[in-house]
Amino acid sequence: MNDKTDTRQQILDAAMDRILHYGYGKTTMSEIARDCGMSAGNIYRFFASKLDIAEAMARKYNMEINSANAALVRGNLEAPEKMRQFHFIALHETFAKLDKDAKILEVAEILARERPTFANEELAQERVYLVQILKQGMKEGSFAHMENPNFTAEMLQAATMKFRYPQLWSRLTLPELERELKGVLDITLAGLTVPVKSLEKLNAE
Amino acid sequence: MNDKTDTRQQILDAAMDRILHYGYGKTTMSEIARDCGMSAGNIYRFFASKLDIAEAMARKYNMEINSANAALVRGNLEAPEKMRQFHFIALHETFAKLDKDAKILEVAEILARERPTFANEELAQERVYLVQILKQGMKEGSFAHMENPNFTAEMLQAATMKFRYPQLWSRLTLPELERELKGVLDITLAGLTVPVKSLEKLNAE
DNA sequence: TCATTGAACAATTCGTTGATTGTTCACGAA
DNA sequence: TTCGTGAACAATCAACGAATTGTTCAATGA
Repeated sequence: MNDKTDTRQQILDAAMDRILHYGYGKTTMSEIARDCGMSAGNIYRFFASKLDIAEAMARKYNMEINSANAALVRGNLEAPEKMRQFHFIALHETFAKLDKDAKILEVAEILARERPTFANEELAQERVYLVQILKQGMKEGSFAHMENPNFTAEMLQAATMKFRYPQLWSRLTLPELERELKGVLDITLAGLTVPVKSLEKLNAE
Repeated sequence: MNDKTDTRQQILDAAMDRILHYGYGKTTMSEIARDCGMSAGNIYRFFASKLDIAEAMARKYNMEINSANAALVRGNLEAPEKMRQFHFIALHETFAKLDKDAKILEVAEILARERPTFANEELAQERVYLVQILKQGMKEGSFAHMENPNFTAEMLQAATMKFRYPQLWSRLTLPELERELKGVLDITLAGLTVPVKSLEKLNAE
């Protein structure tokens, strides 16, 4: 059993080495196999397809961000500040990563196209942290009551879509993105301080 | 002079007919020219390139939306309601259009790729209307004071990016998009009722 | 002078062919 | 059984000449 996960890990490591160096398209299964001293066919006993290797690779990257997020959520900042840092960390992390190696961007692009559900998993994971921050904010009074924090988290993600894989759908520089993200957060965080009821009253008046 | 604009219009009409029927890629300059009873070379006295024809086509489409927006802004709804309708109209308009003819989506994709500044022009135009709505809201008291309504408009656009050319970067259905847009608007419109100062206080407390 | 053409040029696309690569699977070794 | 191989197959990619198409421009006629 441990043997099996070891081999799997070995394949993943070899694949990541190559992909980060030569890119996903220019890395072949037989090359990965050769690096591991096995045949290409044998890889398929550990990964169903080449795409699954890319997915595992992306998962590994996300785990780093997730543990950073977990630490942030655990910390003792106030909820609005946590929310800000959360989004800025995400922006900086992905921007730096994708800016440094164009290879990772290639993987991100392919995954977004071929595995649309994978991105949803990521978002769902991220929402776990967002919900915790929202709940903290409600408890400490910095956010108004909301019936469904998970829904609110989804909406926050929708509003900050533009900053998720920035170089995939905009050609803004990091400072430009930071300025916009700050602006969007200013408005949305302000919105979270307003109780829904009072908003409905406002619209109905 | 009128002669010149007439010919230009004739070319554009012929081009749109063909592009809507066969798509941008499958429409050739000489076909357009033949439809107008002229040579391909002559088109270049009216359009600098084939891309410029696509741009003119997109501009024509946008004019329709713009006049709808102008009418909305002119109307006598309250600002928050105008803001909601503004975004929903944009969503419905582009969704319906791009959903009906895949040909228009092709043009949108090409334009987004080859003419990134064109999209910015569109956004700037849209902001003119957003600013008017924001100012109305400030006057009638439904929005808090803001020093720079144009900046706020930019941020609103950033937060609603996801809903602009929906089928270009998400595969959500219209009901799903509507649900999300409503949620995002609920939060951002609530945010606009909060004065910036009180927000700063909130964060500093 | 001005509008228009059509031949010429350059860039892009297309279609075909051969090679590469992802994936499967019957078989063998430990 | 479990782990692995390597040949076989199908899908994809690369290459490259041919054809198409976007664009320019000297020549023509109004």
